[in-house]
Order: sequence, then structure tokens, then C-alpha cells
Amino acid sequence: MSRAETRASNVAAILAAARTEIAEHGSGLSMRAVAREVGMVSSAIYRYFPTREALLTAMVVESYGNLAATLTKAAEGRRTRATRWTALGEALRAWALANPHEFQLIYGTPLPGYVAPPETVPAAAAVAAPFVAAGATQAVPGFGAPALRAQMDVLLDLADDVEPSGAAAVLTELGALIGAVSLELAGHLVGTADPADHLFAALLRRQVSTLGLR
Amino acid sequence: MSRAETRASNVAAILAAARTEIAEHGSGLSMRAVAREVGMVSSAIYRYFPTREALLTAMVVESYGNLAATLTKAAEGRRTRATRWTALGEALRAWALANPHEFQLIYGTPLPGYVAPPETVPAAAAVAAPFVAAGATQAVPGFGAPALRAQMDVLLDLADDVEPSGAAAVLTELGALIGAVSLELAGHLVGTADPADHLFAALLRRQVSTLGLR
DNA sequence: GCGAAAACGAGAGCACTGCTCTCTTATGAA
DNA sequence: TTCATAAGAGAGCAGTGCTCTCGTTTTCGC
Repeated sequence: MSRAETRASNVAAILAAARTEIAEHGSGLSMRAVAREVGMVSSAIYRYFPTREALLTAMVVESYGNLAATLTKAAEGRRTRATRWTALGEALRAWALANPHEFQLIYGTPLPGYVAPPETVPAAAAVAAPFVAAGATQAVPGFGAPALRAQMDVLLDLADDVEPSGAAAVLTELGALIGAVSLELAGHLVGTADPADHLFAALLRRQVSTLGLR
Repeated sequence: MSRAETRASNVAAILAAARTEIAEHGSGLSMRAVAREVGMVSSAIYRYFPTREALLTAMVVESYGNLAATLTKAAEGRRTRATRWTALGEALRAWALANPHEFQLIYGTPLPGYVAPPETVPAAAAVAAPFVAAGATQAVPGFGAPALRAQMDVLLDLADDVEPSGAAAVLTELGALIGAVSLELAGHLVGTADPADHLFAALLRRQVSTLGLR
């Protein structure tokens, strides 16, 4: 194996090990544990990721990609915007329940002192894009304030036929989905809407109606 | 000072120190740093809180209380349910922006291996209560599925005249608020709806309409 | 093909962490 | 006054992120 090849495979091995680590022990990822799992001495890891934060950033980008791919696949073949939106919402929840730590990595508490590096921005946009495409084509009453419309400029390129007020509404509905999933994952719904299937289904119906996807 | 008094004041001092610690360095709270701040040796802290997790739990309960008090005060004197709901939503966001780390402590990523101890449940209910009282008196179409209504039993005692489907809707709207604030705090809205004042105002208008508070 | 340069792995070490244990002193009830 | 208990201090253990140094290996310019 050439130098570049071994490097690439080592990077992949480290990321894979970090993934299984985080799946077991949550976001308290230990560089030394990762090193042990790939059979390296701890200092060797730093040849590939200069800092723990760099490793986490790489994982964040990877997770955004996984989620975006899952969403895109879920939306395929749905004819109406309503069914597409519903499929996207269900896929988001299913992915989060299947990969809770990755979801938390993306949408959970930012690590102390962590500021999202630029490379995560397009990855995050890829997640938002299918929702915007499915839900932001209609104007949504109440979201048409000029100052708000103006802020939606960046989102207009994410899909065709994006209506600014619709984009703003989609943003809040995306927040609603992420909020609902976060509450469920954190156990805040235990004692009430747990399991949250019915609640989530009702939420999606409400969103379809709010966004005018009927 | 009697023994019990010094103990109480020490507990308070530790909690206060932990608060300023968390406000500066985020949720990566260090027991030793807290000890330094209160002028104790690190091992002495463990006379008051047997574990880091116990300290964090106490802070969670305290933060729930602070938030609940803020919300209750914000709702006072609002005549209509619509203005009360709006005031509650704005107060929630304002509190979160003013105390981001405390908000994350409550609604952010659960710490690895952390399971919410029973004493946090009533504290969490105190936060939900004013929202339920303001928003869950009307039936909300789409949230009336029998299985969902049945899950809302516990919420019926939080206020008078609670309609189960309304309670379910309030739960999702509370999730929407928390989701929106979380996105804002985590910087996910940078580049689009940042600052999020307009988006949040539109969200609250939509919620008032969805919940039938007009 | 050879020598310099870069990349790499290993190990020791630093300052920090949560937590435990032991020792000494202060307190309050009997 | 006696004596169990609570409290504080300090040392210590195993773990952490990260740095530095030291050989070894691979790559690249000449």
C-alpha cells in the first residue's frame, strides 16, 4: 500500500473506531480509547487528527452526510409534497432513534468552546435541502414579514421554486422535528407521550397542513 | 452557625460556584474547579455531593425552578390565552439566551450514561405547566387519536380545563420552541435566520393559530 | 540511485480530571 | 465529660488530552 493509501485507510479506521466508541459511551469520546481500538499508541492518533475536536468535526460531517443520504432516499418516489414531507419527517426520527449519539453529535449541546468549522456548513445544508424542496414552495401566512423574507436568501438556492415565507416556515418546522426528537431521545417524554409514535404522526399531519401541502 | 446552617450555606456556595463555572466553561464542569472557587480542597466537595452527577442533578433541578419561575412571572397579568402563550414563548427564549448553559443543561444532550433521577420529574413538570394551562384548553384537530389522548392523562392535572388533544398539541409546540431555541443557541441558524427574532415571532403567531387561541 | 526531507509509530511525560482513602480536628448529643 | 459523627486536608490511583523526543520508514528532488 502506498503512503497515501495507508493514510486513507487509517483515517477510515480511526473514524470507524470513534463511531463505535461514541455509540457505546456517548459523546465523551476518548482519544486513547480510539487509539486502543485501532491498535495504535495514543500519540499516533494525532498524526491523523491534530486534536479531539478535529476528530469530532470529521464525525459531524460524516453524520450529516449519512443523515442527508437517508433523507434523500426516503423522499424518492413520493409523488405528492405531503407524502414527501411525511416520509422525510419519519426518516429523520427513525435515523435519530437508530443513531442517537450521532444525532446528538449534530443537534445536541455544542461542546464547550466548540464553534462549527466552515466545512460543516454545506454538510448541514444537505440535510435541510430535502425539507426545503418538499415544503417551501407555497407561501405560508404569518411568515411573510419583509425582514424575515430577506434572511431566507441563502435557502432559495437549495431547491427550485422556493418561496421565502415558505422557507421560513420550513425552518421552524425543521426545528419542531428536531425538538420533538430531542425531547424523545433525552427521555423528556417518559411518562407522557412515550413511545412518541402517535405524537409524531400528529405533528407531521399538523406540519403538512401548516405548510399548505394538501 | 449551627452545623445544619453551615452545611446549608456550603451547599448553596457550591451550587453558586458550579453555576459560575458552567457559565464560563460550559457543561464540562470540573469538581476541582468548583472546590477551588469555594476555597475548599477538592475532596471536601464530596462531603456535600457524592458525585459529579449528583451536583449536576441538583443544578438541573435548580435550573428547572428558575425557568419555571421566570415563565410564571411572564404569564402574570396576560388576559387572553393568546397573549399568555406568546409571553411564555418569548420568556422561554429570553431565558435561554440569557442562560444558555443552563438551558443546555436541561434540554441539551444528556450526559453519557445519565438517566434523569426521579426528583427532576416534578421540576420538569413545573416548566410544562404554564404552557399547558395557556394552550391546552381547546381541542386541536389532528391530535385526537384515542391512543394519543390516553397518553396525556398525566398532563390533565397540570391545569384546569385541559383537553387531551390540546395537551398533545401543546407538547409538540413546546418541542418546537425548544427546538427553535436549541438551533439558535447551537448556531445552526447562522447564515439564515440569525438573529432569530423575526423567525421566532412568526413561530409564535403560527402556534397561537394552531392551538386555537384566537 | 542517493541523500535530504517528510511522515510515521512508539514511548515518556505534563497537567489535568473524578474519586477514594486515611488522618486529624471540630461538633453536638447522651 | 464521653464519644460517635461530621467535616476538612492531603496523598494517591487510574484515567484524560496533548506534547516532545527519538528511531524508523517512505517519498521525492537531483
